[in-house]
Amino acid sequence: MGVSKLEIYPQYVNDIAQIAKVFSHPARVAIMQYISTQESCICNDIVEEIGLSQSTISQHLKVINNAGLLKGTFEGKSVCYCIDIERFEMFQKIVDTFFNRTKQNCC
Amino acid sequence: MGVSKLEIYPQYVNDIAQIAKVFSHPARVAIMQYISTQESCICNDIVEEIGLSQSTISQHLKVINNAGLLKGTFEGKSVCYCIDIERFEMFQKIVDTFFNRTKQNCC
DNA sequence: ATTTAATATCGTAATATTACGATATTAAAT
DNA sequence: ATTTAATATCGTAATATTACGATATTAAAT
Repeated sequence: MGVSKLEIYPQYVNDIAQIAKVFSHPARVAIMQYISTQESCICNDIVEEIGLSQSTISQHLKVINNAGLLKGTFEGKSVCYCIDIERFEMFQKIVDTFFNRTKQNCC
Repeated sequence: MGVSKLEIYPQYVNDIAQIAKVFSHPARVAIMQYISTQESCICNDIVEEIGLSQSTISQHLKVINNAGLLKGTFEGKSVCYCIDIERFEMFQKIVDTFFNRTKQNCC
């Protein structure tokens, strides 16, 4: 069918899958990485840095943003994107807990 | 186009995306989780546990296996799957390093 | 008010993913 | 040798993702 059956999994399993999905495309990994190296970040810089079209970058930024990982402020004509560190750390903790729990139980 | 342009990213960026992809589907998260709770694991149990068809589970197991996360031994008619803990810990380390590096640099 | 630059959105084509039933394969049990 | 049970693979339909060009939107600069 092509649709994931989300309703058959416990919440925390879906949470982990959703977090992983954000980082499952190299463009999004690269964007996160790049934003983190900037004082503050302007989308146009990202386009040049990554090498995809402006509209594609904008789409990827939307996915990252929808996951709650960005804080954007408008500075003049351009948007300054920043990583929402608290949210990012929350993701790290959830992922790390999953790894540790799985490791621990394992045969 | 629909194809990710893998050649424009550094290796480690593609690595992280590929690791994340394994966990980007809840079925695969649930399978890893479930395998970890068993002494050793038989696919048929997984089918009953997760609630997808046998062929779908088999497909997801293949994805997990292709990532190098499983060690399988044949026990009679059934396959006993085990998590390759060393590989799993390697993934954990790579992911954790990404989180930490990104956090550290950030504005 | 008009222009300009940055970013978002729309429409669309190409490809990937998910799911399942049907069938193939495999090895033990009879 | 045949049956049985477990798992893998094939074929296919439905949907999601990726990418891009064209266009819309927005706010500052003129």
